[in-house]
Amino acid sequence: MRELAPYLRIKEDLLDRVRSGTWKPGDLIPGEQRLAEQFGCARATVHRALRELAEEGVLERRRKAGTRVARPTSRSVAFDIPLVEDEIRATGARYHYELLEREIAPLPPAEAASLERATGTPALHLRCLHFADRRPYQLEDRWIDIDTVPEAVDVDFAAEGANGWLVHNVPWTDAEHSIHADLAAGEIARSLNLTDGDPVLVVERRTWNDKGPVTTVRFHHPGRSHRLRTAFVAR
Amino acid sequence: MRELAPYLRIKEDLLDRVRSGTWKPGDLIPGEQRLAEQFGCARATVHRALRELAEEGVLERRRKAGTRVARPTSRSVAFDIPLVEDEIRATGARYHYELLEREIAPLPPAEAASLERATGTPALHLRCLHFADRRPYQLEDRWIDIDTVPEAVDVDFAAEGANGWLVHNVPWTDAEHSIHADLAAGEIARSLNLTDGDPVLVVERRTWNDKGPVTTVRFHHPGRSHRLRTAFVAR
DNA sequence: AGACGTTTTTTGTATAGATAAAATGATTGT
DNA sequence: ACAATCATTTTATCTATACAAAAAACGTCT
Repeated sequence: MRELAPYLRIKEDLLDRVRSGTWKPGDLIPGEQRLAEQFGCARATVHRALRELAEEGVLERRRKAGTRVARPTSRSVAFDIPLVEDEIRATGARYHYELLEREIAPLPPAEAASLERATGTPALHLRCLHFADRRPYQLEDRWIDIDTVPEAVDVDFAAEGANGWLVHNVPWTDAEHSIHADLAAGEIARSLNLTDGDPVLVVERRTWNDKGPVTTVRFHHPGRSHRLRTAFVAR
Repeated sequence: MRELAPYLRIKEDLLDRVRSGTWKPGDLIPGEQRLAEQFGCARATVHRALRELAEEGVLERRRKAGTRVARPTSRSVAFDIPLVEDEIRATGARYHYELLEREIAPLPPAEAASLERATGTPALHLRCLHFADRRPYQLEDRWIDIDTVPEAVDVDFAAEGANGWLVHNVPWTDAEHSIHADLAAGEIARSLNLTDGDPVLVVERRTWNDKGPVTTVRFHHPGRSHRLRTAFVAR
């Protein structure tokens, strides 16, 4: 495309009319046929522009009822939660990883619930520490379901981190995240080089496969220094 | 569609081949022409399925080089950050809002930087407290740019919250979010009914318009009780 | 070997025409 | 007044064909 594909120019044009308030939320806008005539293009071209704007939440379309400007409502916000090593290297810092513990152990109640297994079911338990330029960056406490991922038992996670290994070898189809703030205490504080009572940002994640639950992890970050940032905004 | 549109069935079919490992990350998959013959449909139909899968991050496409299965990497995770009132009412709790302070004041350095204005530029400053069933749920500290949003000066935010008013009256086109953990102290602690040293989850947001910076906000949540959860996973 | 066009393949988009599905609004029957 | 039925409008998708753009592959010349 020398400049911009027609359907993209049309998208921009329509979006401008919404943004500028020419078309207000709730307004009915002309049909595809009519717009195609106005833009001097095929209906399919207008259709694509309208369809994408609807997917992006700018418009609402219903057969027979036509296309309306969507009423603005809350939008979802997407955060990138990349591999720690990539995240750290992206800042220019040197990445370094340490495996603190690796055991097959019975699932504690909370983790069992998270993986939807009975408490006490054996699972692979890993505790790792990720460093940026020798300073502790993230503490990882992970349980891997050895029923869904039996291969994991044969991997010693001394070299590659569990996260990287899982991402590359056991792609998940579904995930659930939860974020909250807590206070550092005991071993978590010591590992992260914090004192008891310092704030920590806790990210919890559990993932599934078509085969079953894959893993449940808790990431701890030093609270004040670490920030999760948005990549972009959707919906 | 009585059952499922052909392009959707094709999408499913292709996705299954990726998920099942028939096609592995990095593999070159057949071209559009070939797939169209195999599926017995037009190239455009296959094209749409492939295009959408590429948008979703499952495939990678390049002209002349063909289509490959994407190497799994981190995906972005989308959090819904809805209006507090909706969020609270969704849990079944009674929502209640209190305006603590409303003033036109000179921008402090941090907020000025965030809005890309000079320190000391007058702006509308609001401090509000949101309650769920009479318990403090969120403390909101907001600065609104009165150059971009002059109408805001005439609104007393006694009834409707600033967030709701802005969402409904000043749609933004771009936003940036940041999340971190901190410790409650002083007035923040008192407002949220916490003691100094309790953990708080801090969400910062700044939004823009085509006209300029709209607002910068800091939301404080009681740390241990509040959780941000994923709505869905994308890319 | 290496630099530089040229060819060719593959995806990307546009078009016109056709048919399907959904939902509204009107009509009909009770 | 109400329910069921039907026609009509509007979006949704598919097809076949054409051309454009990107990038790899090839070949030529130095």
